Amino acid sequence: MARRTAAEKADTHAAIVRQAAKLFRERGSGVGIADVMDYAGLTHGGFYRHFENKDDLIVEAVSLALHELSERLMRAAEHAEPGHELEAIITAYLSTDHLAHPETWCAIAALAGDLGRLPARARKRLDIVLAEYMQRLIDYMPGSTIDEQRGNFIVLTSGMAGAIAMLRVFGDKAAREAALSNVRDFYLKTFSLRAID
Amino acid sequence: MARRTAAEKADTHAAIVRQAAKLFRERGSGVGIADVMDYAGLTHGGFYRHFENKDDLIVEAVSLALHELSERLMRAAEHAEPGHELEAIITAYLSTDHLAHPETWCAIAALAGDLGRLPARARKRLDIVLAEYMQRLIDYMPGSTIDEQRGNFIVLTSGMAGAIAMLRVFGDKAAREAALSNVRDFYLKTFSLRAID
DNA sequence: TGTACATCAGTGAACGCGCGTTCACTGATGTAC
DNA sequence: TGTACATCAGTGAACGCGCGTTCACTGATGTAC
Repeated sequence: MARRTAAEKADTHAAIVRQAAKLFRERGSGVGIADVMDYAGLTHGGFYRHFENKDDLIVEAVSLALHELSERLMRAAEHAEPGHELEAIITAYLSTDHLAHPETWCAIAALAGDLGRLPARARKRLDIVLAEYMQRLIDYMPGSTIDEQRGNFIVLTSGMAGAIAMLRVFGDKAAREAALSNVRDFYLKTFSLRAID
Repeated sequence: MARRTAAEKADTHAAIVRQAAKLFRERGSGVGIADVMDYAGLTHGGFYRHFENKDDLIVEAVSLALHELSERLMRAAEHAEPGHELEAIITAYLSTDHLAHPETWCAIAALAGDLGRLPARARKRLDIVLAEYMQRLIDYMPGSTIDEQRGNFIVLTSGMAGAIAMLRVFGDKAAREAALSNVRDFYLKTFSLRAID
């Protein structure tokens, strides 16, 4: 137990961010640093060899979560039949699995409230994270100009995240599922099914 | 300083809930009981004469916040020209003032993430609070059946709350305003402007 | 290629602080007669 | 209507606990020669 190689440090760093991304989405950004480090198989004292402070970790965790989410959504799109890519994205995002498993899905749905209360410095970094997330999905958005696609991305992303966040409040499982199906139909109808098919 | 009349107790209770509704929306439900009591002009020790626990206060605070929000939105609708009620509601909700002042606006936009992580007991009570909120606004929702109106209420409420929550993350004020205007146009076009006018 | 030394990843104790909740106490209010 | 007593709203100290952050220490790694 002493100094590690650069490669080992990078692995440790990645493990901390991975556990943070999971725990923050599951329980909110109030989860303690000691808890995150414990899940990563470390003691809390070493945290500051990797991050300036907790907000720094939150930003990195959200970045990882949105990278993995965009990969998951792009994979869904690529497996869809041509012309049905956005439909596949909406169906994947507005799923029962997403509702029930915040820890592996959208960080915006799970954490938007917390993120909006972060200091300006952290929010500035999140701007970039969100812009990168948009960049990876923008080609799947409807619209004849890039501005139109951007506009649709913002409406779709914020609207679907809000739906997941609000439906998670519902105590009754049947009501939650019925509402999810209703919301999914709306976004499919409004954004995806442009032509008859 | 001793026992208070029933009317005084009710006033105190209301003051605590009012300050909690403000502070939770402003800073998240992590705000401490001592802080809330302090803002209400009391010491923290008396808290448990009014509430079973903190979750109890959160539920009451959200209930008050959504009551006041529905009143504000209904007032906007009533001041609109006939046929433009929903337009007035959407325009009021998706406003710069709402973006900048979480403490006086929508508890769903500010706290949905936190509320979804509350224990089942509290979420069950929030179901009722949300149902009451919906009841007060349902008549303004488009749809030819009550189920259609309910569906539109859920899509509109969760979508607009998600937009406010996500745009609050944006560090750049100009980007935030541009996105807000874009989102507002979408909801107006999709839900409100049914006929040419 | 080998040696000498500076660097630093991770440990575990400690910092000051705030958290939700409990409790003995006070004295005015509410109630039973 | 007046009296005796039980109730309880609010106070302030205390409970155990966890928080983010700092720090002296360790010993293997990285680096300069």
